[in-house]
Amino acid sequence: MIMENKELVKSYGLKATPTRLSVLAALQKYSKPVSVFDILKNLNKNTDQTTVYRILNVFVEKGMIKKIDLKKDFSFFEINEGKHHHHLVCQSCSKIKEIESCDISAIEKQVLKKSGFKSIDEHALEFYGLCENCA
Amino acid sequence: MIMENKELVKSYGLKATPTRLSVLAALQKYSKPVSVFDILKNLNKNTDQTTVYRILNVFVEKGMIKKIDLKKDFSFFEINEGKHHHHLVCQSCSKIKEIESCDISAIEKQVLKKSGFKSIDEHALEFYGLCENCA
DNA sequence: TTCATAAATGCAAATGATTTGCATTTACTA
DNA sequence: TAGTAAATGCAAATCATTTGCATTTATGAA
Repeated sequence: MIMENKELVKSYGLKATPTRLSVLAALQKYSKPVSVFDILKNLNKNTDQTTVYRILNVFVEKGMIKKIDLKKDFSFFEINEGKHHHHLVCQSCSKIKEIESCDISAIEKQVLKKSGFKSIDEHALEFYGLCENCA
Repeated sequence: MIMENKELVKSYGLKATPTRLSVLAALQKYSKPVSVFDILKNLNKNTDQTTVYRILNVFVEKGMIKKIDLKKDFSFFEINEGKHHHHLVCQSCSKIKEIESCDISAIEKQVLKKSGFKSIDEHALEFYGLCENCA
């Protein structure tokens, strides 16, 4: 695992530093959108959060991870598995559930047609509700 | 128009101050999601932006307007027409187009069923692409 | 119309997430 | 194993948004 991640990071043209490997491991461990704060909990106490921000930004640029907006005043990040998916967020406890079986490509095509836009390259679809534990 | 807005604001239990009426008029004029800066451009120079933030927040609380997240580092606001709709945003010039004919209630129902959540009360769906003018 | 009062405003300062500058350290390749 | 570009830590800057507080104002009752 450690070895594979090291090669993975280098394959993107990035130096495989210990902090980068730890950030990657944390993202893999959660396999859900996590905050910078969540990631910091998994790192050495002496790691500066500036460094984590920089690592996340470079990972996003390289396409290794995705930045997610969830109506909070901070960002979330998750491993880019390649599989497109959406999220369901509990408005009470903030629990995040991944939604895989949700295809809006037909809708997107229809929207593109009616809009007059040249292209639609991306979309964001998030659901907000109450989970099982939050009545 | 001025008179109607005055009554409208008062009907929400709010004082119909000149600044509130101007903010409302600006939101009506654009009839698209606008930023605090867009609104400020339409106000007297002596109006403080703190006041605008406070007005927008109270309008959102009362349900007169909606706050919209569009992957920018600031928020957008638009009049709440009652009609649910989505947005299509140009990634080059930031032009925003309203999408009315887009129903995902069937998808939402399906997501709710599979998720185990108690309820889904809200969703955010935004498309990002390139408009006619931005090749 | 006038008054009392709660609500609204302006200004300054605080907040909180995120970014930047810069000196120092480190991973990597030749 | 050394040289070098890239990465890190720390402090300070940004930028949108909020808060505290003293002052002003809209509104409804007398």
